[in-house]
Amino acid sequence: MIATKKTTIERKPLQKGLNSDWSHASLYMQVRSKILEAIRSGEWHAGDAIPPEKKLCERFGISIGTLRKAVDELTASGMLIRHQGRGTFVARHSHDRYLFFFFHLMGQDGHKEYPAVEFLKLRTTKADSYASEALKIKAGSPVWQLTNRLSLRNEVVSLDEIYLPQALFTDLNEASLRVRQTTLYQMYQDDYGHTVMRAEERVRAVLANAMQARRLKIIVGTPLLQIVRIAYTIDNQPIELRYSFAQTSKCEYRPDVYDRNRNGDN
Amino acid sequence: MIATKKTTIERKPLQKGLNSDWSHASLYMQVRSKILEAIRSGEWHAGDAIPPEKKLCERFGISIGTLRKAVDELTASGMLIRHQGRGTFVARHSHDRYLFFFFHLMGQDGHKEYPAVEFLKLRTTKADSYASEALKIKAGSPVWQLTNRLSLRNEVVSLDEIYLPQALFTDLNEASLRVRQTTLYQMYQDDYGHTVMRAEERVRAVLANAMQARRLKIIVGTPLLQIVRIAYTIDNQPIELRYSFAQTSKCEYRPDVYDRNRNGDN
DNA sequence: TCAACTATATCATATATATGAATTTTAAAT
DNA sequence: ATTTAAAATTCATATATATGATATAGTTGA
Repeated sequence: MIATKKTTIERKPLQKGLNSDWSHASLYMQVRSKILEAIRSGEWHAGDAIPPEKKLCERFGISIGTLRKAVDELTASGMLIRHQGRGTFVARHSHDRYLFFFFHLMGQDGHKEYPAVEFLKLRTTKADSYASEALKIKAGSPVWQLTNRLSLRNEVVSLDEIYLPQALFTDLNEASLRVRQTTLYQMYQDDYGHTVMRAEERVRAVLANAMQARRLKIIVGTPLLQIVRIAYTIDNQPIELRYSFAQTSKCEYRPDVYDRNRNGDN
Repeated sequence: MIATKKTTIERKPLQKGLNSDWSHASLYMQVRSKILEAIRSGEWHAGDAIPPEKKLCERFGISIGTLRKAVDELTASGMLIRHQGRGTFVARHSHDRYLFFFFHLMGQDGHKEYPAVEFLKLRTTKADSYASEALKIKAGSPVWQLTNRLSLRNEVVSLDEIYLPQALFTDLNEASLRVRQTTLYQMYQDDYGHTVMRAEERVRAVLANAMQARRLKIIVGTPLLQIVRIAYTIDNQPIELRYSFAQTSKCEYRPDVYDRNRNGDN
């Protein structure tokens, strides 16, 4: 005896964890927001496993398909990382992650590797008009100015000037910057609780000035790539303004982080 | 009388349109390949609507969920475009698409617009070693060299030198290049049947040489952005090598085509 | 003829369920 | 104590189905 057609059964319209005040966003979008909220609020920390799918479905009062669609997108955007059999984890900064998402300089051969970072200088200054606009702070607000020198395979390739609002990085100091083994973004995350999620970059060609020439060990007037980056946290708050001056006779800038136009196929 | 549990019903393991010779790829991946194949083979042309979901499910012998996952990915990668209520279409080149996917120069204010293109020159030459490697043709093969000048808001911003294998663009001629109203990629598609699907770019800073200075109306030694682009067809065949020399005192290069790290939310 | 309404086609969202794969945990055997 | 085997957990894939949203085509009525 086989069920022939299955009469329509009343579906439960629960959505326990979701506001019925939904501003016309679909269920899975609301779930996506809720997950982000839980991460932002600190309920789930970077590196942590979030509850299993089943639990999340109960919590939000939705089916697994809907949860999956939400998590799919958060995974695609790099916010979550899934491991079959283990669980789903909040993304965490690492050398690899930095390379993949934020570091776009590589050797002539196209090989990507984490650069050797040499601390040069840390000083206090006031945000100029561009910095204040970029970091969304008041002009003249105190900011750290951190200068690093980057090398790939023992060749100096870039000079980085990094501006950080002092309000968000209160106890920054030379000593820790000098000895640090992690990426700066790991430090932002671990020591200050600020997780960089995305960055905007704009690129120009400029001529090396005296200071740059000295630090990059090149002559004044050498053409340099100027990369201006603004990094944003998960809350979409700008947290870092960075100028990179890259010597592209020894490296190249490749923006195509991951091939969005590839399909694994063929 | 309500069905209590629904006894397990035999599921049909058809997969009519799919090889049982599946080399361990999941169903939806096989479907994705089949769709790409149909596009590549010319069964579905750029701009065409592909068959509705229902028909595709029948054709491939799969359920709608599986089809959807395949189409989702092809849509995300820009290969297909879905319109609720109308159908799913094979992507087609347009000014908008070009702007979105391939044109990364914009004005100081970050505003993106299609540039005014001025045809300068077309000549025949032989592929040098780099060009032959990039275009996967024999060194010395005949290639077209096309030179264009690009302007944004009446300011010259870039000089483009484009190399095309003559084997793939047999009857290219000045007349048509001069009067063309479409993007070059539309022309490749409509007149030659080559659809550009993705491109790799690498960026360097260089100094303007005499020829570049004259054509860009600047002085020799001005720093320029050199963007080397290799464009690939849907078959993953390199089809165009392009050098862009951009004057970034009047524009800027912004690689973040679309914000992969954004989630609509917040 | 043209506007308004209706029906249909098509994609979008959501639920329910089953099975498989990868990993970790637990239990048993040596 | 260590290794091995079994079980449980968790994500991955796939099917079936229902309903909603949007666009187009067709029909009707003035």
